[in-house]
Amino acid sequence: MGQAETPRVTIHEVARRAGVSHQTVSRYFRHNEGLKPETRKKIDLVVQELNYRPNLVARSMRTRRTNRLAIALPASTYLWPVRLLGAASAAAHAEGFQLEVVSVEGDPGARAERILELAGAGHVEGILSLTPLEIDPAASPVPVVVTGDYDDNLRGVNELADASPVREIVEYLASLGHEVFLHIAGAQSFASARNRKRVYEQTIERCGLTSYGVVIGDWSPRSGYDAVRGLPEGSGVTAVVAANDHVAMGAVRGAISRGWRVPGDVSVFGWDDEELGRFATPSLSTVAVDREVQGREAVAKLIAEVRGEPAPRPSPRSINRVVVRETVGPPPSR
Amino acid sequence: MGQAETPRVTIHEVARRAGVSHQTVSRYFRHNEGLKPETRKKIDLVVQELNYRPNLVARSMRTRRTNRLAIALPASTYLWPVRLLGAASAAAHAEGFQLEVVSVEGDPGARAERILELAGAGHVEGILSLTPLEIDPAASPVPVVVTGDYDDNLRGVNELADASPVREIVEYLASLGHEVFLHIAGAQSFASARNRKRVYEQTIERCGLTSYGVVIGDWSPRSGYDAVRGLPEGSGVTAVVAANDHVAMGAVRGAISRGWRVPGDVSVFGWDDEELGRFATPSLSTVAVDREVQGREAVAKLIAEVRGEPAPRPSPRSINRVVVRETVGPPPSR
DNA sequence: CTGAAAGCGCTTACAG
DNA sequence: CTGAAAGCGCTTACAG
Repeated sequence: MGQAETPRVTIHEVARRAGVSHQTVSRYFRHNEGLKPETRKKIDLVVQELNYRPNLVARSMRTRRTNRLAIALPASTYLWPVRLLGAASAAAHAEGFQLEVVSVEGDPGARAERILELAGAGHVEGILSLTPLEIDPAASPVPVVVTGDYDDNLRGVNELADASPVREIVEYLASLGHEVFLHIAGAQSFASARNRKRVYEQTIERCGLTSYGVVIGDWSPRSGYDAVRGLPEGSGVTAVVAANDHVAMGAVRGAISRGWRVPGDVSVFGWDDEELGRFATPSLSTVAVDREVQGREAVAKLIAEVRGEPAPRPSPRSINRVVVRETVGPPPSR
Repeated sequence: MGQAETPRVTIHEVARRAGVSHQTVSRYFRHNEGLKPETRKKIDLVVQELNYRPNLVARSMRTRRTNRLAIALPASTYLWPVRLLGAASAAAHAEGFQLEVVSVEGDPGARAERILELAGAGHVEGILSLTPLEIDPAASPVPVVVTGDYDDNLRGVNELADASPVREIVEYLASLGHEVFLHIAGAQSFASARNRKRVYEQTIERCGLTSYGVVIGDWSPRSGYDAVRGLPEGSGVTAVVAANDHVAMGAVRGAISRGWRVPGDVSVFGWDDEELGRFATPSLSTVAVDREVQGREAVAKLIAEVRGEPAPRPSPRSINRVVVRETVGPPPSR
C-alpha cells in the first residue's frame, strides 16, 4: 500500500512556477477574467502539469461559505428515499451547492445532538432532515429544515406528512363495500405515521365504518406479516391499510399464508409506489408520492433559508396520488 | 424567514469571556486535560452559555486532517445498498471518521471527474466508490478505493464482484433437471454484472447445458419483465438467472402474465436478498450477500490506505449464500 | 491588469 | 499549567 498519492500542491507553488502572484492564481480560479491572455496561459500550463485544484476547505475558511448542504436520514433500512435524494441532489447542484448525505441514528435526543454537531462543524451551510428531530432552531448556527414531519410552528402541515390519501383510500374501499378495516401503522416517532393513523381513525369514524384495530408497526414487512397473522379467525377484517409498501407486502404474504385470497378475501393498500411492489403479484395498490417534487421543494426551502430569502411557495397540487392495483377489490360476498 | 440562527462564536470570544487565552480553550476541546480544575470550570461555563463548538473546518485547515471519508454511489435508483451504508458508516465512526455519501452520475468520465473534484477539495481524507470509475489512483491527492468492481491491479477479485454463486445456482438448477436457461444480466458497466454473465456462460458450457441466451438489462424490474415477455413461444427455457432481485421480480411477473406458473413452468433466481423479495409470493430465491461484512471491510481497506497501513485481510469465508425459496422447483415434466 | 498585506478560526511548537 | 507567535491555503480589500 503506502501513500502513492501526489502530495498536495498549494496556490503558492502554482504561482511560483507560473511566475505570478498567488492572488492572480486565485483570480484565475474564481472567475478567470480580467487576466491577460498570456498570464492565463502561463497558469493554464502549470495547473495542467501539477494537476492542481484549489483547496475548498481553505477557501471556505476565508469566505465562510462552503456551498455544501447536508441531508440527514434515519439509519433505518426501510426509509432511504432514493428518488427523493436524486432530485434533492440535482436541485442543490442547480443552485451551486453540493449535497452530502449523513445518516443519523439513536433516539431523538441523540439525533439532535448529532445534527447540532454537524451544524456547528462548519462543513455545511444548511441541513435538511428527513428524520424527526427535537431541536431548537435557534441553537443551530446554520438553518435546519425538518421535512416529512409536522411543522410545529404552525406554518402549516408539510406535504410530506400529508395524510389525506388515507381518507381517499378508506372512502374508496368503503365504496367497494368494505366495512371492517385494519390499519398497520408505521413507527409512531414519525409524524407521517401518526398523521396517517389519525386520519384513518377520523375517516373510519366519520363514515360510520368499523375499525377492527390499529397495530403499531415499524415500517417493516415483518410487522405487516405479523399483524395479519395475528388476526383472530372471524375478525371480519376485509380491508387492510398499511403504512407503506413494505408493510403491505408483508400483510399480503400473511394473508396468503392463511389461505386468504388477495383481493378476494382481503384487500390491501400500501404507500410509496415502490418499484418492487408494482411488479409483485398481486401488484400492490399504493400511494404514489412525487419524490422528485418533494426533494426539489425541500431543498429549495432550505436554500432560501440559507440565503435569508423568503420561503418559496410549494407546488399547489398534491404530490400524492392513490394508485389502485391488484391487491384491491370488493369484499367477499356473504 | 430571515436568519434567526445564532452568529458563529469563535474560540477567541470564548477565551475572552473566560479570561484565558484561546490556546487554553483549544486544549480544553482537544483533550481536556492538563488544565487546572478552575480554569476548566471557567471555560465550561462560557461554552455552555454561548453553546460554542469548535469550527472543524478551521481545525482541519491547520491539522490537514478532516476525519471524514466519502462513499460514492451511482445515482441510479436500484443500487443504493442501505445495509452496506449502515455498516460502512458504523465502521467509519468506530475509527473516528465521519462518512458522507455523495451520488455521482453520468458516464465513467464524468464520474471520475466528479471524484477527482471531491478528492481535491480537501473535505475528505479518502473515498470509497461503489460505482465503476476510470481513474488513475496517482491523480488523486487522497486514496480512492473502488469496490464492487474488479481490481485491475490483479490483487485479486474483490468479494463484491465474486460471481461464484452463479455457478452454484446453475448447478443446483441442473440438478433439479433444468436444461435450458436464460440469463438476464445487469448493466455491463458494472464488473459484478460482467462477472455474473461470464460465470453463467462458463458454467452452462462446462456442464453441457443449453443457454437460450443472455439478455443485457439495466438492473430494473422492467428489464426482467421485458426479457421474459420477449421469449418466443417454445423457447424451452425453464430456468431464469436474473442479475438481482429487482430483475427477478420483473421476470416472475412476466412469466405469470404469460400464464406460466412459477416455479411450475419456470424457475427464477435473483440476487441480493431484498426484504420485499422475501415477502413476495412466490418468495424470491436469491443470493444473500452479507452487506455488513462488505461495508465494514471496504471501509477498513480505505482507512488502512488513508493511514498508510497495509491492507487488512478480508474475511476468509464467502459473504455470499445461495437461498432457495419458492420461485425455484423442478422443471415441468414432459 | 497584478501584487503586498491582512485575516478566516483554529493548532502546533516554543517559552515561561 | 498557560500564553505569545506563527502558519494551515485560501480570498478580500487596497495599492499601484
